[in-house]
Amino acid sequence: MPELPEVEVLVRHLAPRLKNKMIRGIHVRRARVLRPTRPAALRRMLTGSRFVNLVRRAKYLCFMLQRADGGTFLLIGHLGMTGRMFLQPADAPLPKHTAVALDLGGENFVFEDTRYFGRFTLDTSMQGRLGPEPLGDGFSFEYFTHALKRSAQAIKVKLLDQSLVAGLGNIYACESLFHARVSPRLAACKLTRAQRERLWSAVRRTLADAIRFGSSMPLDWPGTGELDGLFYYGRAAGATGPQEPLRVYDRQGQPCPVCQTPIRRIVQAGRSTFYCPRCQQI
DNA sequence: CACCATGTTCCTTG
DNA sequence: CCAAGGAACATGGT
Repeated sequence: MPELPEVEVLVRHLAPRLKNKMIRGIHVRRARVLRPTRPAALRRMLTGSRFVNLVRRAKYLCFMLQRADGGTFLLIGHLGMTGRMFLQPADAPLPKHTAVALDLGGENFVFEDTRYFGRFTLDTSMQGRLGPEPLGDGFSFEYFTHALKRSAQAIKVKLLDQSLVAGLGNIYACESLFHARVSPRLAACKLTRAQRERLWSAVRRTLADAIRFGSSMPLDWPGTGELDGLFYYGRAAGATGPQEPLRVYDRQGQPCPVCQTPIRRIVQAGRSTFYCPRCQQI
C-alpha cells in the first residue's frame, strides 16, 4: 500500500492528532511485527509515555516519544505492503488483522496489517542503511549521476534500491520512468545526461504530485469503505474528486495515455514493471 | 488450483 | 568481499 507519498500524507494526518497524547496501555496481537523488540520491552517503554512528534523518513514513520522521567526515544513504524495506522474510538472493535493497538484513553491507535509484513519496533538500525530523501537536498543531480555511474543493473531496479534513494516503491518507480520517457530496462550506467536529468526531475515531480493528490481529498484511513481500491487513498464515503493519477502502473494492455500503444508488463528482480514500449524505448 | 499483490530481508550463487 | 537473483514472510483477491 504505502510508498513515500502515502506515508507522508499519513504522517501529516496523524502528527497533530497524536501530539501530547499519553499511552495508557498496549495490546500486541502479532509479536512478529515488533522484531527484534520483545513485547515486554515495548510495553515497558511505551506505557506512560507521550507522543511528542512524528516525522517520516523514507517509508518509515518515526514516532518521537517521551517517558515520564523526561527521556525521549524513537518508535519506528513501517506499513509493509498492506499496513494501515489510524485512530478509532475506544469502544470500537479492533480490526481482524490488528497487529498492535495503543490505548490512548478515549481512543485507540491501531496498527492493522493484513499480511503482517510491517514493523512497529524500537530497533532503529535500518535508518543507517537508507539513501537520501528524494525530495531533499541530499538527492542532488550530481549524487544521482554518481550513484548510477558504475552499475550495469536495470534503472528500474536501481530506483527500488533504498540505499540509493529512499522512498520509491514499485508504483512510483514505474510512474517516474514513464514521465521521464526512460526505458525501465536500460542499464543504469547507460543513461545519457539528458535521460538522467529527466528522470531526476520526474522522480521528484511524481512524488510531489502524489503527495499533493493524497492531501487533496478526505481519505478512508481504516480502509473499510467501499471506495477503498488499489491504493491507500481510498476516498472517504461520499467524497468526490479526481481519479488516481497513475499512468502505467497495473495498466498492462491498456493504451498509453500519450501514444495509445498498449502498456507492457515485464518482470524485473521479481517485481512487475509497467511501461510504454514506444514512449520508453532503449 | 493457479497466479498476482504498494516491501524488506535472508540465503545462495557466481 | 560484492552483485544479482530467488525465496521467504502471510493473507487475500481474481
